Amino acid sequence: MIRQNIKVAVDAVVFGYKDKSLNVLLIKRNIDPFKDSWALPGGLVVENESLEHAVERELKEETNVTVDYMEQLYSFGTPDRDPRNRVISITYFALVKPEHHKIKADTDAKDVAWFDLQKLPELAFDHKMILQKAKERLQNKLTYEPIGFDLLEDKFLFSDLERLYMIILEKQIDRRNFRKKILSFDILEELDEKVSEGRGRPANLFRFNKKQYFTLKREGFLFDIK
Amino acid sequence: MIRQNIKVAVDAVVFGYKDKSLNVLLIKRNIDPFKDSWALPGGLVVENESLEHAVERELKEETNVTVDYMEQLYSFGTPDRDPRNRVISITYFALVKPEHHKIKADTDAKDVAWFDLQKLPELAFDHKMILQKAKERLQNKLTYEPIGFDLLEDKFLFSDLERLYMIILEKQIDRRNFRKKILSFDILEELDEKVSEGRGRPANLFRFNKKQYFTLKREGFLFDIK
DNA sequence: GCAAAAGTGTTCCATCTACACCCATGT
DNA sequence: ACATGGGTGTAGATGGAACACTTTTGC
Repeated sequence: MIRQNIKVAVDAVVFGYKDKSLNVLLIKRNIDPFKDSWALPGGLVVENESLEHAVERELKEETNVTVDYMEQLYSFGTPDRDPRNRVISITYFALVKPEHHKIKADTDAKDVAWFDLQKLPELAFDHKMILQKAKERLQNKLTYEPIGFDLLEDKFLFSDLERLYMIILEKQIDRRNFRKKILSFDILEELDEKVSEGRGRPANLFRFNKKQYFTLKREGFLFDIK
Repeated sequence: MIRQNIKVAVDAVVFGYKDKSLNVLLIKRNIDPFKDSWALPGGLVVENESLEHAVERELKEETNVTVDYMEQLYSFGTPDRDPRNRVISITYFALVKPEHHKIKADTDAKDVAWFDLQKLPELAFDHKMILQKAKERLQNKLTYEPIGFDLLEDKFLFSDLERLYMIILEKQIDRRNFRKKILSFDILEELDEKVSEGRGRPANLFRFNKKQYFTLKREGFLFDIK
């Protein structure tokens, strides 16, 4: 068997909707290379753990976050992407509801923070590329799966759902058409609760009916937003 | 740094349209484990080569095929997927025009063959899972990118394009609607050549106009087949 | 002349798009 | 009373789905 000394790592791109904008979870590195740079949470896979386990473990260790939704994103393997050794990174794409988690730096990280995607710092390694790939995944996925609901709180405002779509898809959306479309899917419950955000007419709260969604899906229904 | 001894491999799922059906390229393993089983072509990544280079090299070595289209598919990393050591495999999805290549077994492979997807043998390792993932990618991709043309010969029959779509999407397609839709994209040239296949009315040959496709794409045109 | 595959149009329905005014609240 | 965000309907255009007969060849 060929001699080979390649390390295997995992990294996670964790998105969250917070303060009316789309955020990504970053850590401040505590060790060289790229000490003090911001980077995606991640680290080396341990001998006998699955890749998913490695991501979840690193996330928990470095940020104290456990994710609501996760899937594999892409693997990055350019020979010189890490200045120390050859490291290939299998990256994951995750969504969380930021209010559900108290982030906290720990092992290997001297700080953790949510960053508005519009105001990102420089990132370590090739993490900018990874984030770019994740953004594309998010854009695509949003249109054919109801993943928006994994980013919002359980009870949310329609205007937040709409804002989320506009931010991610980077385009204007017609309020009436959007609302009509989403409601026609019949996967939302309109609650008898109103919320006033200080100005304007108080808005109704909605809740995503996951069970209903899976029932409809089994019957052939396709979620699809242009 | 953590001690870690995980090997990194690449495997390729190569599809080709041949004899009016969809085929996948397999090799017969020459070494244990799974000696004499059929498997996807692939092998360990060499220290300083890129992942793409590794796939192309292994494919060339084991099958004598060079691909027309390739993209990364998914990474498989379950701890016990290889009975020898821990091996994670980064898999690739490729499309070729089978008539353009003379397949030939070589290093590590005692045989190479195209297999109709409907008549597959048992596969080594977790390759059945990999193939399943590749099939899903093919199905999705077919609907929003003109990858069908990478599977057909340069000059092809409309009926083959249609058959290809029906095979991959596993459903019937209305001939008239399909033709109308595809032609409306304005990315095919109808040639002044007819081909008779023994029975029935001779059919016109078509050619995919790649340049035209990229021009339209740049202008915002979206390829989309339901 | 018959079997086999190629080629071709129209109608109906569902969905998308564009678009503007009133409502409920806080200050 | 005004500023702010929430909530709602309609008409026209577009695209998708359903559907059957004629044409050209080989045998």
